Amino acid sequence: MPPPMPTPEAIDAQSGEPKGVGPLIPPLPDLLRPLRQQVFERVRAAGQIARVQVAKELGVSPATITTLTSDLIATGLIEEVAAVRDIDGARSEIGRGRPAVLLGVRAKSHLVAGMKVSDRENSAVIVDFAGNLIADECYPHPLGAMSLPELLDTMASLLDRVCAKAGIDRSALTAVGLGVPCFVDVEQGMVLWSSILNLRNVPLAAKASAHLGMPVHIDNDANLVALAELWFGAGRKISDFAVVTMEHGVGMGLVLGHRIYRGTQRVGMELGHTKVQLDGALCRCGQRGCLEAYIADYALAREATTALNWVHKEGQSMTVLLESLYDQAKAGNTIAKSIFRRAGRYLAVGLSNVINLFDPALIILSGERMRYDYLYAEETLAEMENLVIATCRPRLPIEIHAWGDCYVSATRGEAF
Amino acid sequence: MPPPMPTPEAIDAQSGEPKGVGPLIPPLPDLLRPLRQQVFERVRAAGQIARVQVAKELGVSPATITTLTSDLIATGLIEEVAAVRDIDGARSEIGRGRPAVLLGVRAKSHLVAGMKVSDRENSAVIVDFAGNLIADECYPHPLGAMSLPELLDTMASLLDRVCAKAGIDRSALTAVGLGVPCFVDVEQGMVLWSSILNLRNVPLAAKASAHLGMPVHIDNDANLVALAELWFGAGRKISDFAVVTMEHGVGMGLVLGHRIYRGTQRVGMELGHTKVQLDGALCRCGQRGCLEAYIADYALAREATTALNWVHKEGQSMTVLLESLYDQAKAGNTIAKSIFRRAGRYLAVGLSNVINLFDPALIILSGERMRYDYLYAEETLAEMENLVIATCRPRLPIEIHAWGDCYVSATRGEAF
DNA sequence: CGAATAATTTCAGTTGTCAAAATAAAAATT
DNA sequence: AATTTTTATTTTGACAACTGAAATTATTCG
Repeated sequence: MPPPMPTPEAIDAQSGEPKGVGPLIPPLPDLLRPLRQQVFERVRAAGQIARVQVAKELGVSPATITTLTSDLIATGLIEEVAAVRDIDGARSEIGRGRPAVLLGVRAKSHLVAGMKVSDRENSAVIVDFAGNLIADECYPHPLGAMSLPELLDTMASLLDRVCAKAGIDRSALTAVGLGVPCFVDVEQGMVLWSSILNLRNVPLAAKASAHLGMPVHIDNDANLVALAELWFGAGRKISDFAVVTMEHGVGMGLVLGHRIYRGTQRVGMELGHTKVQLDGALCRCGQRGCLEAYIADYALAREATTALNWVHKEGQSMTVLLESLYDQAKAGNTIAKSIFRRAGRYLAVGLSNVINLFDPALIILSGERMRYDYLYAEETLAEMENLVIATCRPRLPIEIHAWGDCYVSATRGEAF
Repeated sequence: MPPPMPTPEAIDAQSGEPKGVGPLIPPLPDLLRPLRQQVFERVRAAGQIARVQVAKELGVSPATITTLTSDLIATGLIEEVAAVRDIDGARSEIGRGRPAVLLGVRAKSHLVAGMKVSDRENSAVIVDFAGNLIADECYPHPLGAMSLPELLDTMASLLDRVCAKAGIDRSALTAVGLGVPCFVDVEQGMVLWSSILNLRNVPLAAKASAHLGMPVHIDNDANLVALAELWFGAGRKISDFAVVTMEHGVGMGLVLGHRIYRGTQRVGMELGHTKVQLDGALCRCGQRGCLEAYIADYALAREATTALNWVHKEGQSMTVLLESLYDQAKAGNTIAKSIFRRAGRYLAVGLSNVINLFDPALIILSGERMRYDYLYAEETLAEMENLVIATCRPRLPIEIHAWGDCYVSATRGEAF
């Protein structure tokens, strides 16, 4: 049953009348997830789990679980799995009474593809319903900004390549998730602006759905990394954490209360454009003092040209310049080192602000540029530590993931 | 029924086994608010509302509403109110059929007090269950940091004074909410550190409950302003907004998804200690470059002593110094103006970071120091505007509330 | 004074959930 | 091997929350 229409103007008594108090919570927050779905999510989260266990964790009676699971089994979403304990040899924790029969999601019931198109490389994965990786594929991104048809073709061929690798037909897929850099309106499926597209406000989800012949979800890549962590990684047990990606720019995905927070504009957080210096360095966004203007690759590059006395050569890519700078720093070049050092210090400021404002339980650093380990040298982290106001809190854990992009934008449990 | 114990280690299959995917959402998020409570909240939110309307907004059948409301009426929480339309003369929107009978909360069923003890003044209000102000009281705060017994006595006398003003006995109150500056752990009712208390880690809620003989909720004052806005003010229709308070320090209350966000440490956000300048001015927290070190009164004061060539006189309060500085600025003193100007610019940086990181729908500026209007001069706001990354978004509304502290920490609908 | 209209209530039926009992499948004990 | 104990799952009957449809009530309109 669809949630009923809200009545936004519930309160407009005649002037002077009391108008009530309390937050105006929208009618039905999606939170009345039916128990059926909660059971499924529990099974998926656990991988393998007995009915009793589900009952205990959900706080409902086993009788209910019996009903619901038999329903889910009938639908084909989950199945009883033979306990693999004997194979494992350990035979751990075998109790006395009737052994529990484990439930698991029926992995083969759905296959989804996750793809990412950045300005450096294209990558894709295929995973089954249980989150097992079936195949992945990754190759350099051919050109910079593309037209929409070019992007669609890129996606199609990327999809075909990964399907070929998995040995399946494209039609075997239930849905596709796509990550793109920069501004995305997820609800609308619109790309507001992206470095890989040469035009703005593209309804990419719809276009891609039509072109690929299956539902396509799009999202910002930082959010997708956050989502991946939420689903598969360090964030599963944590309700509030931040993912910072450093690639061509600096992005952030935020998980608050076990779900992605997107802000009012639904467009994502702009860590890269928080200001770390009044009247500071010029950013490509046109403003001054943005974090990005100190740590993004173009920022490093422009100092590198000075430091290395580099003469700009046509066709010489920025990557080569940065690699060279990195090598120099490794080799002990003081100036090169100071470039990374300064970038690291500003990164520390940016991150400390995130911590002071959000107080997350964890920060995950990710993205291609994380290979410049100067950015997260011990001294940088220590500096950040010092910039965070101390409230007798334990040291905030920071994880570094240089992930090879093998993340997924799995259809978000919307099988219901 | 209490929510069942979670099983944190639900997934620990033998090594190599699939461990499941998906966020590990804690067992029962409190979100299964019983429909009964939702009905009550709806009535409270609307002030006056007909049963049909409630049914429509909640998406349930009118039959259900009949049952639930008659229950709530029996309990004395709500009541049928005579339509006041005729008195109003307007007789607006009278339809054809049987006229709806309006429901409202029974204002007299509970009275609560909200109190605030800051390092400048003590204030208190008494409101009824419907949020109507019954009485308020406000007087200067006698001394700086106090001992716990002193604070408890202060609270007691403050409470008695406001009760006297309302003409009621203390026993008529159902509960008390108390706002204190600085670090508070709300769940535990602990004051971790506060400028008004001369010791740390005080279980103030428990102590005050015992001393006053009724339940006492404590919270950070910035959060309380946020809560007040959420309940009575601009925030009622908005799911995500920030409240920035400027008093002795700089605080922030954050509302995300219609509820106060407190971060992992449950201790609140530290806007005042976000860094706006690498290696910047010294803050009283011992770090450098904190926003507070540029805009808090002690920051203004230390520049003022230089600018006004002020010789520190014993017993001369900082307030007088700041007032003098303000007067000078008003009178056209360039140096005095530049002090406020600089503070305003740094405030702009700090706020722009909040916007870039949170993307709230609204920012509310509040607190005593907001009377220094240089801090929010048009040029400051314009500057902040420029520091926010432009994503074709409409100009973010900023409201200035110099509120005379008449806010409430009403017991949060926990009458159930 | 009906007729029309709309809010509310009544009532019978459906659904989701639970407690308790029954059943099932082992391990431990005799 | 038979019996007892233990634990997991299913069955069963009961109950409470909702709902749809019909009945009831209070108004306005003609």
